[in-house]
Amino acid sequence: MHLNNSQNSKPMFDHFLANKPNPIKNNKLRSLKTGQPIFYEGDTARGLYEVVEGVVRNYKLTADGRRQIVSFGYPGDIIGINHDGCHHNDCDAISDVTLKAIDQKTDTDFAYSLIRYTAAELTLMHEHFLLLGRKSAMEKVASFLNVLQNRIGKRDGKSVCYDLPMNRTDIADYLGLSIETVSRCFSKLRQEGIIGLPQINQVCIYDLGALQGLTEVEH
Amino acid sequence: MHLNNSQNSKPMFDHFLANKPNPIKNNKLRSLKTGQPIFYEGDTARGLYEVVEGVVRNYKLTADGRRQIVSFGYPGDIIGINHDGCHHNDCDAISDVTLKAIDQKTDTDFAYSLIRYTAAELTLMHEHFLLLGRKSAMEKVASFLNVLQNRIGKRDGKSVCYDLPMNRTDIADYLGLSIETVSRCFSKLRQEGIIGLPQINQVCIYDLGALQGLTEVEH
DNA sequence: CGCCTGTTTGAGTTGGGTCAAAGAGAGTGG
DNA sequence: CCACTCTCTTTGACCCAACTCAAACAGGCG
Repeated sequence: MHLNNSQNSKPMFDHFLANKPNPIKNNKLRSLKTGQPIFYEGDTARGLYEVVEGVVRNYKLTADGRRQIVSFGYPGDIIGINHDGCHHNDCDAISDVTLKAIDQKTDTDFAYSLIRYTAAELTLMHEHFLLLGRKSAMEKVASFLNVLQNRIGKRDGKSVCYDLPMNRTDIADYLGLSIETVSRCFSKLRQEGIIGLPQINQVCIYDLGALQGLTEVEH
Repeated sequence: MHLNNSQNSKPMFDHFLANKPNPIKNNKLRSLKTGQPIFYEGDTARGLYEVVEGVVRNYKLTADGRRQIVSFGYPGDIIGINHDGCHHNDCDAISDVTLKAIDQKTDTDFAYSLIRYTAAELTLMHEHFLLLGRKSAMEKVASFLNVLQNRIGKRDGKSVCYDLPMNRTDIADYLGLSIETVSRCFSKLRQEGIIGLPQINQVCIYDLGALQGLTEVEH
């Protein structure tokens, strides 16, 4: 799901996404601290960014404050994609983040890799629809831990470990659950010896097979 | 959300999506009857199609048969978009359907309109995430009726009317609800005089303001 | 140490699911 | 034309997974 950035630069174009000048120089890095906003719904889009370091969250809010996180952006992910020059969701940093402005060159190869990237994003979203609409709380949490494991897990002896940059509220708002339910699922998985939580934001999967068995239980 | 198809044709390319030869001649029309499958998850992708007439459903299945419809494809929508040459969801016709094979030409303008199309699709999906993860049954149904009204509603005096090509099961699987809950919400809206159901698959919205007020109720 | 923020656990409630049965069309065929 | 069947929808009764509310716990920090 990483953008295959081709190297040759040509005259700028911006008419295919935002049609506003990009105030950030090409390939310029932008650093943000934990919690800083990156853009808001309704903002004029000022080009695309690649997450180089850290993690961001993209989310939608209702008028009364309910929140749905639509995706977490890890290094390699592109943020700011839009079709009409303005953003349709809020985005902020959930850890210290470095972004790289993406050169929107008139390069056909670039356009194709961007198509492939957004198409891959659509595929992931279809999977997440199934999770939100049709999975139980435990299936949601197990699926979440398994997807992260695939993406950022590091083998550590017999187990697979990784950091959770997001807190329980973020996880709940990503999975369409309450924080209490997320916490209860974590506790249950820990009690059954399937995972361990050596630190509050660190996961070790001891029994990957069992975890994957829980991502889609026969009804 | 319609693809702005540009006219000038150039040598074929297919490396940006499916990398298999397209067996359908360019712009050839393909007709399908209600219920016919268009493609399955795992199938080799054979290019893109535009829905010209009728409605299709794109959906994911779990091993035990739970289903989540990820989108309905109306005329103007593109189906078959993928990033790796194979399909990641099932697709079939829910009415008699005509498809048009899309010429995958090396046209930069085409690539950009495809980017804009998929970006718009992402935006719609973000909205649907909020619906699936954070809305009540009544909010889901009201939002669904309102979105359709925007897209295919026809003004009829004081009310807005349209046909529902999908049955209650399809609606339920799109909104992450049971058919009984969908039916109960329809009945409630009817009893309150907000909508009418002159035929089983025809909706008339009598009080659009009230309906829109229900799409996101204060908690 | 005390405070603050985030997490876990417990208790009670409820929205929406399941199961069951009735109703409503749309075919079909005698 | 009507009886019968089949499928889809509606309605009712009941139940449970996940929510809310509340309180305890844990770690980090000034």
